[in-house]
Amino acid sequence: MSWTDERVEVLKKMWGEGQSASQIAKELGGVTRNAVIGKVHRLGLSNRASPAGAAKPAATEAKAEAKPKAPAKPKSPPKKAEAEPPKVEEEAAEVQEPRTESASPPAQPKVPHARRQIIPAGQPLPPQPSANEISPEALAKVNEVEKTAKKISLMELTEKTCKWPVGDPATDQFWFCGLNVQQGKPYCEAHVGVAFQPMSSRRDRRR
DNA sequence: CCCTGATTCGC
DNA sequence: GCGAATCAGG
Repeated sequence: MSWTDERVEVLKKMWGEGQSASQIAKELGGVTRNAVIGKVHRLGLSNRASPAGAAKPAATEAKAEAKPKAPAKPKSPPKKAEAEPPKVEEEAAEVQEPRTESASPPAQPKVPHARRQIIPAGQPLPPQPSANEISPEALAKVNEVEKTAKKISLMELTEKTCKWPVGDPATDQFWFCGLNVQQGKPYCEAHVGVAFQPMSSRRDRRR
């Protein structure tokens, strides 16, 4: 595949939209994300945010090394300490909506229930927005995620699926988030946000 | 481990 | 010009 006019156009468009190189590559097909990035650079539309007098890192300038042998990997200090995930077990009380419906059971419910009101029985269910005060942002995010969650079952959980439990395990209104995990963590980004939040909120956004 | 973009360099 | 390999950060 070569960089035809159209393809370049798509590239520009998507890059402008903030799409990732891999996404663009996938869209275009026949190219890898490296190709996309390479092209992006050649087109001169790489980095966008450049304050005045931007410090040009370039870093390892005069490498003068024909043999890119860079051994000796300084390992990051092994840290091992995280908050513990919410528990799933625990029998809970009945908490669900009344079934005013009498007709057919939802074989493939297309209509998401509007309001979900979870009233913990009083036992440590997941860090629900009860007394705890988590980032309002994080909570909002979670609420949103729960709508779009994949709602998978226990047996569908994998290392890549968010294992955040939703609903009441004692009822059939229970599922796991199932979205893509936030690498490393057992939850998706949104749930990681409410799962681990020892202290200060995150504070960084730069590069 | 996954993913991102950035850079280098042989082709 | 192209893009795989590599690097560096999240």
